[in-house]
Amino acid sequence: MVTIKDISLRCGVSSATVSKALNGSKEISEETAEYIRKVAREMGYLPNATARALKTKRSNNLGVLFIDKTQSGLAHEYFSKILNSFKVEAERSGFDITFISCNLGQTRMTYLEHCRYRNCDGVVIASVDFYDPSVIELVQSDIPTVTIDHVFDNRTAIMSDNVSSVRELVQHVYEYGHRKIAFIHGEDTSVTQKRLASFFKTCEELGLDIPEEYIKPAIYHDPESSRIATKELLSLKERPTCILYPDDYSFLGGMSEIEKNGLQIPNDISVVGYDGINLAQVLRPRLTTWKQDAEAIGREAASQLIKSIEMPKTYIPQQITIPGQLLIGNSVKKL
Amino acid sequence: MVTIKDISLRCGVSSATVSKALNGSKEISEETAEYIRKVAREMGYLPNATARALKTKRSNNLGVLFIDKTQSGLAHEYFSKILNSFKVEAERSGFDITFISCNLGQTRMTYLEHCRYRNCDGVVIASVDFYDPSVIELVQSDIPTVTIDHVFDNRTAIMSDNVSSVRELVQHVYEYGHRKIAFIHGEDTSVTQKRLASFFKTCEELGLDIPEEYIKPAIYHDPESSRIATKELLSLKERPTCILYPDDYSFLGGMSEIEKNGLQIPNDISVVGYDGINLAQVLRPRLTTWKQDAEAIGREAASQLIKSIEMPKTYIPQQITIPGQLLIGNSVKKL
DNA sequence: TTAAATTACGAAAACGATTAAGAACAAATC
DNA sequence: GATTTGTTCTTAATCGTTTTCGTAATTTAA
Repeated sequence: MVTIKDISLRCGVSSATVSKALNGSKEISEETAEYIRKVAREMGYLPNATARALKTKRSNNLGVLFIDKTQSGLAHEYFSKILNSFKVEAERSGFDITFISCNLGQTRMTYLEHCRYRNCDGVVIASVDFYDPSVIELVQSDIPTVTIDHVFDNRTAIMSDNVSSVRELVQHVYEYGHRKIAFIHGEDTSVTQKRLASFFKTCEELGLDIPEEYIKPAIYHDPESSRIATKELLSLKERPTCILYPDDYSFLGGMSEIEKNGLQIPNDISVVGYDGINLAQVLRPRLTTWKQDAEAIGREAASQLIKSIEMPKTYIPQQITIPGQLLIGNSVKKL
Repeated sequence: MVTIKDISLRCGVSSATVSKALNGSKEISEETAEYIRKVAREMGYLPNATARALKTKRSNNLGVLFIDKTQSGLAHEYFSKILNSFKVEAERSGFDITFISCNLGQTRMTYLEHCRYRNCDGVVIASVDFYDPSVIELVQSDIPTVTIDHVFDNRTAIMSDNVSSVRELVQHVYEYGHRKIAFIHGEDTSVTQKRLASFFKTCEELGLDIPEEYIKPAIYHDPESSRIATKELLSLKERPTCILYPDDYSFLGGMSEIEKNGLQIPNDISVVGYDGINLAQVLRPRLTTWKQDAEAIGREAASQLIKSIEMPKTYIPQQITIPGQLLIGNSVKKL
């Protein structure tokens, strides 16, 4: 392993000079700097991130706090895409990604402790229980954080537009003549609350009276629970003409149930998804759904987080909503 | 931030003593050790992984090299599960996970350079182009590696059983009376080669003569390409009675095409998947498929990697095949 | 010509841990 | 009583960087 000292010996300068030259300090004459860089290249020098981090207190490492609840947190196309674009953007700025969890070795630690132990410069938090005390402790610490799809007061958050999305979806099916609209929603989170509120508000504005049994709880990204909810909806005396699903993936559970009952989409029943995953655009009929801009969310999260790390004094926390897009397929029938 | 020195001052001992006490060295009397631990706890001491790594040359960090080709590498339930169980097992032994990529900041680096820069103790490699020179360089370096589903000579590899799986699947549909069996396979990788070879071998053993047009290329985890392949198969004069898909997820593309053509599964055509993802077990009819034990693969990969790190002298590289399991659904009709 | 400013570099001290070698003391051995 | 052994702790070096401060040489200003 070739170190700065090796280079300094070879070049006949001090290690301080080498360090400065390689870091582009203008204290060093262009001539010597060029020479040092050349020798460093020839010797195959690689900086030692560990030593650098120890000295500078900057690890150039970002923590990622994702909980894989259903053993599929990352299999979730939405979060997976967010993580990926977050990673790409972070790497563009020279940051690496480390997963944060709460048990390392035999010692259980809080998320905050884990971050400190690893000297994370910042953390992105997504898909977790935002009411977990350990999460709250982390968010309230002095470590820069950005959350996805949840706002902690006055801390940076990047959100998908869960209000507009549901409004537009409901308006869309309304325009197609639907009045009996059912809504299968995910488990109780701030995202779900927003979507539900938007659903009720929009229905009210449109003068729709939605019976209680049209609102069914399910679990995000769990097709089975949506299948069960669908079954219940289909067995109602006054069957809805359109069902909104928690997400595209869950819809597949519903789809299966619908087809099992010998019903056709959209002729016998209309459906609407959420997320705009790849798959949904391959199915025939194409699913009408809401495309969340996961790529932009991840990118923006990284960008904000890095800003807050690099200018801790002047950075102002922001709550940023990333717009999505209505994808009109053929899964909603015009009545 | 409280350091060992702070503790040593408070306890009136040297920092060496504190370090040894906290690391459970038996050089220190149980009495002092207990006292030091108590004070450390009270002061909220956390070891500094960076400093420790610098001194010991052990970062307790494992690199993960996953390429997100289709922007969905991690959305892939199989790989996502592997990564997750890998992570869980690694954390159990006190290792953290860092993603490895090839561009950090403005400087492009090879995977090996990235690993060295971050002082990774070892790397797991999966879902990449195993013929990429940068990957090969990494595997041939002195950094311990373990690959998933690909064997580099005499280096540790964990594999799903791609030979038995295809054999059992083919035998299964054969037993159900199918003779015209089509196979949609993924892009050309060593996994695909194994599966194809196993397919041909099994067919031969069963005395089946599979026409060339029954073998269709597609792309793993890309429903659209499987949809196209399905379309071609369905338009053949001599239509197959059963189609094997590259993976469950891709099958959904095929399913969509089949239904669009007014055909029913399994009455009009039988289908078989691969992977055993959650979703496939929710669909009706339930998909007959092969369940890969992703959880075991990830766990074993971590376990082997850590072993090779902790006993570099005595560790013997191993190629381990993890058995899977035939999941019989209702997607294959008895002829 | 002299003083002040600038440039280009070096010496040395960190950062927070680990660890080899040594010292002080008590106990055991001869 | 002298020597050895063992226990428990300390000293000091080290890991590979960065960075503050100092200094010599050169340039500029007065």
